[in-house]
Amino acid sequence: MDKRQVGTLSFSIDFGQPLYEQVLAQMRSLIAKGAIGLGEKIPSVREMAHELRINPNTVMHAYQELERDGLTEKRRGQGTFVTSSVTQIKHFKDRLAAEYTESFLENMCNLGLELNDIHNFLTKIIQEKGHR
Amino acid sequence: MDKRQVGTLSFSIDFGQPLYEQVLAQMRSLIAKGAIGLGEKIPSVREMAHELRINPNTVMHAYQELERDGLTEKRRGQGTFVTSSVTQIKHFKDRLAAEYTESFLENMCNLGLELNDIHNFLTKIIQEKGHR
Amino acid sequence: MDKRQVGTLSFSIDFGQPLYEQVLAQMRSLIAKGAIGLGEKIPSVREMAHELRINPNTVMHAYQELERDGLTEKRRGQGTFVTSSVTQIKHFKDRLAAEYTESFLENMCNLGLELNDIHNFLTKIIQEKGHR
Amino acid sequence: MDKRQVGTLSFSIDFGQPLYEQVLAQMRSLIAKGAIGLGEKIPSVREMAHELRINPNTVMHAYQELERDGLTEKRRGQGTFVTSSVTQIKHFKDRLAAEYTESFLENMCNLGLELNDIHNFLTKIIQEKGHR
DNA sequence: GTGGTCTAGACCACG
DNA sequence: GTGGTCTAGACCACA
Repeated sequence: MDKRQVGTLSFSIDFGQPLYEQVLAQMRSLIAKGAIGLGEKIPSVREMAHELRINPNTVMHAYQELERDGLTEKRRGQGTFVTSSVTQIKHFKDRLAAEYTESFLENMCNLGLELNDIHNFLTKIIQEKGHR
Repeated sequence: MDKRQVGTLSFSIDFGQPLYEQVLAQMRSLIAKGAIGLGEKIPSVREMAHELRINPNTVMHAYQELERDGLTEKRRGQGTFVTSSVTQIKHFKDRLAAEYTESFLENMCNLGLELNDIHNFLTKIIQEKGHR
Repeated sequence: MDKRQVGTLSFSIDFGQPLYEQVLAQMRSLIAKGAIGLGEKIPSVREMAHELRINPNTVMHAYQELERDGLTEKRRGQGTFVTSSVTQIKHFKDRLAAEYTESFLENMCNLGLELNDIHNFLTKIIQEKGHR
Repeated sequence: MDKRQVGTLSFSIDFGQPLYEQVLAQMRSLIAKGAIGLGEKIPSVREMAHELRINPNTVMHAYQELERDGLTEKRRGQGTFVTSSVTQIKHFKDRLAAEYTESFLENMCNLGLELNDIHNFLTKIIQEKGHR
């Protein structure tokens, strides 16, 4: 695990799972949370690669997925920009939230838990976290 | 997606993700839910591989993980058996439930959701599912 | 997608594909449809670039292609003018129409469609459009 | 332009446009036309790369797009296979045919042609081709 | 054997 | 300067 800074953005990278997925996940998160605003430019492929000390192709791979997610757009010769459409971002978040929830419930059910158990369990965990 | 039968046990396999993980997940589930009872023998690597029409190495890989989970024990010359310790299984379930929940919450937070939002969201989904 | 005005001419620009091609395509269209008359002056590179808020090199690139198409002529010290030859424009339209049709048919055939299928398909689409 | 053979399949490659797009387009066509049957294995990345004398990464790029199109599926350790779903392939063909037609009509309209003119023009061309 | 990830470094089109 | 394509060659997980 390793922390690195790109402009005002902070990234952590961890060898042992695909680098491009880590970059992708963290960019998605930054955009979803609004840490990079609507229509804003994101770091160029080369800048990102240089700051994270990884290969430009690896960054590019992540950026192409971001675009497929509908979260970014390329502008020729200018760079890559977050979409200016709020609904695009909302759709993305809804889609991912549904996926995460679906697979969470499936995993828990496979352990033999009932929907009620799962709900109680999560409620308890969230309350504990809330008190921290 | 493809359904296959091994003795009284039913498996589904899907070529889009690691086979050994699928076998592992389904064995874990069968044990956690008691479909294979405490101390019961599980199918041999060869039998499993033959019935599922997959490579024995793949089954072996899954079985090794099961043993590492503390869910099974090998008995020389007799085969592999589910542990007879209830607490062993309980620990396993608790550990996995905690892991799943942890990573679910992390994913949802990365989408910019608050703990409250997540709780409400899950409550809603569970209610919908309950009505089906 | 973005709409911009140059004199009486209206342009739309979209950052997802080469800017110079968009300018070129729209100038071609304006000339082919007679929106800019025979022998008329077209906006200077500088004016165009300024109004469209794009780089003059980009406009220049498009204008060079226009001239290669035989649709415009440069007059020293006066600017660029649409050709006054009707046949010149007609040749251009015929050439382009043939090219478009050729590559359309090729693409459709590559999908495994027969000439008959293609004709029926296009007939249907055109009828639908006609009714709007 | 260069003709190369991969197993029973024939490919032509042409430097001057992206190699991976050429491989992609030709694989799409082979699948759409049924030259590679439902559920059949397509050449491995390495085999294709070797026969076409291009880099495996380039072939991989094309194959990933094929999978995104829903035309193929990977099976771990076994290779890449054409989908066995006829409807998947049909959807793909319909989608692409609509795209091609849409952009063809747009291009022709930009030349100042009416829908009627376009229809007549295409009818004429198709008849000529039919006589060959 | 299969596909997948990563690197280093080259060259191109676009603005 | 931007992103995009391509190569050569390494190493990994999976079956």
